[in-house]
Amino acid sequence: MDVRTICLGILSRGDATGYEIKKLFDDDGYQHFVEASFGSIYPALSRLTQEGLVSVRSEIQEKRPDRKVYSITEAGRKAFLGSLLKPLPEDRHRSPFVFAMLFSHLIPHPRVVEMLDTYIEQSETKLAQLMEPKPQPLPEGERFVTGFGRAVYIAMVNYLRQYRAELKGDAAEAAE
Amino acid sequence: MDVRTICLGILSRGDATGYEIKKLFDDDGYQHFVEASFGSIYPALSRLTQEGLVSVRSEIQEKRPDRKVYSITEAGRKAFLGSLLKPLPEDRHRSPFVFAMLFSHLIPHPRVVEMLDTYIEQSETKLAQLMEPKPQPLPEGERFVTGFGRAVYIAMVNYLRQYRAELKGDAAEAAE
DNA sequence: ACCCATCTATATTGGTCCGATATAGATCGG
DNA sequence: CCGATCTATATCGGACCAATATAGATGGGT
Repeated sequence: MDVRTICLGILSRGDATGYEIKKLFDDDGYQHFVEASFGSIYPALSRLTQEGLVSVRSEIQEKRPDRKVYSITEAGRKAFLGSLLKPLPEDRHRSPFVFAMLFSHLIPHPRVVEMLDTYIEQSETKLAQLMEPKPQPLPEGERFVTGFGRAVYIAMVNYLRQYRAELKGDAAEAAE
Repeated sequence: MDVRTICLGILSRGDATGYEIKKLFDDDGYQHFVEASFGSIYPALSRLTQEGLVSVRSEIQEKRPDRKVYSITEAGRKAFLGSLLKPLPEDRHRSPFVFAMLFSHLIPHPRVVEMLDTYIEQSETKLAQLMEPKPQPLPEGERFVTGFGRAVYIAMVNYLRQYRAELKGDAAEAAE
């Protein structure tokens, strides 16, 4: 799912600036499955504008650079729908933490514990965000995605906490 | 975690060609958390060689292009260890499926069902691979990662199957 | 016995995307 | 009142991927 399609999707829910598009995914709990950087969003919006899939209006502000508000066009909606009907690219999950843990036998024990604790904390933060009550009624799509995220992060946190607890046991035994 | 570090990590377990490095992650059940393409692996290996972090020997084969077998050097091991001690980059999980489901209200119902079924099947395949018995004894790192993968995919499949079942109910009711 | 598909193996290229950085006024808590 | 953070847009180098090219080996099917 390229950044162009992501932008079209968000704009299909309402007008937004490039900044707002980024923020939506950073703050709204979907960032665990979709993200994009400014360095890809701004060029994508320019190209979409050239192609007529979105339109821009510059809200001129005094003493501020113009706010460029993007709207999706009819052609844009069709293009977005089209890409939802095509076979979807596969998920891609890259986890430096998991990769590093493959080599835990090479890493000093305190550092392994630190890595685990850091990752557990990050995961718990994300889970807490996903558990926040959402404004009702929630659109069906968001209900599904929130539930999915919760299920995945709960499983992750459970496994990590259990592993961490066993590690603690090991350390205590070693210290005796 | 950049491709250079990934290559160093794999080579720390034993010599390999670029092709074998790619295959290790495609086949061995870790591809759900780490992957890299040929287009990044081969350049990475060249650069690592230039920098003296790995060495190459060309096994000359009759009637075949040379097999370039890479070995990690002492400097390479140190560099790898160093990158495991630095703060790890955050996970990145991009799921076109999850993104598409956010817009399920725009998508014809049969297509939503198809998307779900495809994703469920893919997830079950990956889970089945993770459930395969591994050769014992398993290094601690791999034991952790396999367990982690299993926990995550089991949670995913459970949630997806339940959601799919509810959907089936909806369809039946609608058909009445 | 033969053919086709798949596998092993290396490599390149175009294009996408990210991370860092630059700029600059607004807003807000201490 | 000052520094930190926020809003907002933009660019650039570099990392990375998908597709493609090449070419001999291997193995299953008929």
